[in-house]
Amino acid sequence: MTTIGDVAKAAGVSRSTVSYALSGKRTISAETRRRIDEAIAALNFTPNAGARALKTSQTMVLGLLLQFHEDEFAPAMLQYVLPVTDAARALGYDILLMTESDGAAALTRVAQSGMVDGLVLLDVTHNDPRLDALRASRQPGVLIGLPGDTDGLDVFDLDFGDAARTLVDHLHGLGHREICLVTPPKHVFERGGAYAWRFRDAALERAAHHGIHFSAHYGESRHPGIEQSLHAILDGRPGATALMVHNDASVAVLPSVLHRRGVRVPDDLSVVSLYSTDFGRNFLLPYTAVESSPDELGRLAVERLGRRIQFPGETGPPVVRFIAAELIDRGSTS
Amino acid sequence: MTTIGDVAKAAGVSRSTVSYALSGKRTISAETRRRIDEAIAALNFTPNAGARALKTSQTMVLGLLLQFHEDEFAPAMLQYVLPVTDAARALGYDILLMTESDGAAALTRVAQSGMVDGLVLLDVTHNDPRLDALRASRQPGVLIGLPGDTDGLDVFDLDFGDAARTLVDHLHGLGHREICLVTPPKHVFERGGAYAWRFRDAALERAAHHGIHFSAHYGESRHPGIEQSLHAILDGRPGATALMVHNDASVAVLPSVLHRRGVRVPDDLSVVSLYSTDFGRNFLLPYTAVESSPDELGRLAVERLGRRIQFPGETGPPVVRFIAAELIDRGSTS
DNA sequence: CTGAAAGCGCTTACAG
DNA sequence: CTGAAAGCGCTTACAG
Repeated sequence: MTTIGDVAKAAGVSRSTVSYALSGKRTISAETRRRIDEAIAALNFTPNAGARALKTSQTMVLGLLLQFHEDEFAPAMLQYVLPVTDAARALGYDILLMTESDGAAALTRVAQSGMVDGLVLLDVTHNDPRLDALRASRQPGVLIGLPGDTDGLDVFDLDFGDAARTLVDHLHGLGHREICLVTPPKHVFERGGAYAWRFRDAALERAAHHGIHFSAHYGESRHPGIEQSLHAILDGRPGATALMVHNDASVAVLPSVLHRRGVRVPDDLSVVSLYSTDFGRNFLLPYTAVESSPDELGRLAVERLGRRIQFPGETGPPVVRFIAAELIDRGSTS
Repeated sequence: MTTIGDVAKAAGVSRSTVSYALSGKRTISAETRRRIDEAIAALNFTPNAGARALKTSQTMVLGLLLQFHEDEFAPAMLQYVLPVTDAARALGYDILLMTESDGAAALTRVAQSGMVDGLVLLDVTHNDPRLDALRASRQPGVLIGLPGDTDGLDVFDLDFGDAARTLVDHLHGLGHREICLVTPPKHVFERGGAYAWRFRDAALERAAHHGIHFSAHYGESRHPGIEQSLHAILDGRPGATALMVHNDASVAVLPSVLHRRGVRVPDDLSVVSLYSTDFGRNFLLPYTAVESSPDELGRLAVERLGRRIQFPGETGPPVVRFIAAELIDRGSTS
């Protein structure tokens, strides 16, 4: 392994001068700089990240905590990983990926041992057990997803209430008076997936305000329940003229379910949903929907985290920031 | 931050004794051990990973390199990430995730700076530019996916030739004499996705051997080409009694396409494919298929890498290991 | 503009 | 069974 000492020797200068040349933290004469650059190139030198981290107490690594729930639709998760990774690299950080089922333990292990400068939590639930671990760690963290207690935490999430109201208003404006909502599965509510009830409750309230007949039904997320539940919901509400789907697994199979039933969109039924453009592209979804904005959420969260790390005192109090709902009309309503 | 020195002071012993108590590398008296354990618990001490890495030259981190191709079906990638992460944790390693488009540069950066003990490359192509970087790095690496030149590398992959022959034999045994194959998109071939032609060429050869009318067609991976290409293929071969699909995006939409055409499986058409059980579950795929085994591939690759890291001299020459094809009959053929 | 020295938090020969 | 000391590869006050 070539070290800064090898470079110093080859260039005929001290190790500190090489270090300063690398960091640019003091002026170096042109001649010295040339010799150092040559030596670095000749020896193919890269500073050791561990030694640097030990000295500076900065690892330039962020921890990313995923949670894989048995009952969850996996493809929906990857959409957040890529934007987070990209945004981190743009700030000079690498990503340490943790997928252990005991997320709190993973967080504590990695934070305590000083492997990361900050933490990004995905798929946050209402009563997320990782939050106490995060509050106890000396590294800052950001959440993507709203927990019940946001005390002391930076939180980024879609405004699910706004999303629900936007969709209800859209359908109401088109004259719909009986609407069905397919929600996430029951166990998502039970384990504290707050986005599920934030969306549902806001939709219910808005529909009541408009005097719309509105009914919410649990969807499924696992084969073969997904299709069965959709059929049952549609069978049970023959008078509904519009369907709202807030369930990734359900909306992914909806085209095939509707085809099987001979239902044409939007002639026989208007359909609206909530998903990302990328997700829709992967599953060929043609529905008017609120954009779930994983790219923007990931980027905002990481940029905030970067500021917290680099300017600890100056970043201000924790923020809870909601992305406003943006409706993308794909012509699936009438 | 609490250090090993704080623990030593609290326990009234030297730092080296604490270190040995932690590592178990020498015997410690019961009384001393008790005092050390108490101090560690009281101070909530965890050794600093960076300092340990600097001293031992072991980071206990593996780099995982993904590649996201514009034209690729993203959900297929995540299936490999989880098994790799799980297998790594089981061996005590964490995972540094790299998703940069310039994978060779990312590999070199992370390897040269000593951030990882080893590297896992996913989505390897025939002429993968990351391989030279890997060969030049001092850390060992494993590939999931077969490159053109395996010299010096440990490689794990599905036996795509075996898979193709298994499927052709299966259909031939059922009496099929005209078969269509949907391959990955043309650009996958062009960029060197060897699995694409390994599967196709083996299928062609085996079909010829059986005297089967066999035609291979490029599928698509992006909306709306996926469905269109399937329709075109089926329109062009009305005499085909069986369809082989080696294309994640195509097989994901196949149920809906066949429904639209009023084609019943297996009564009107037999269908076979190649995907993982997990993938099939997410997309509700009912087809008889060869299992693509991402779990096993990920686990085998990481375990091999772990041995290379821990027993550099004793692991033997590089291996190229193919997982045999296993047919899972889901009743989509007759 | 540059160098010698201390120190980040560990591990491990060396010595007793 | 335990301790004092050296050293991993850096960065950064301190000094000139």
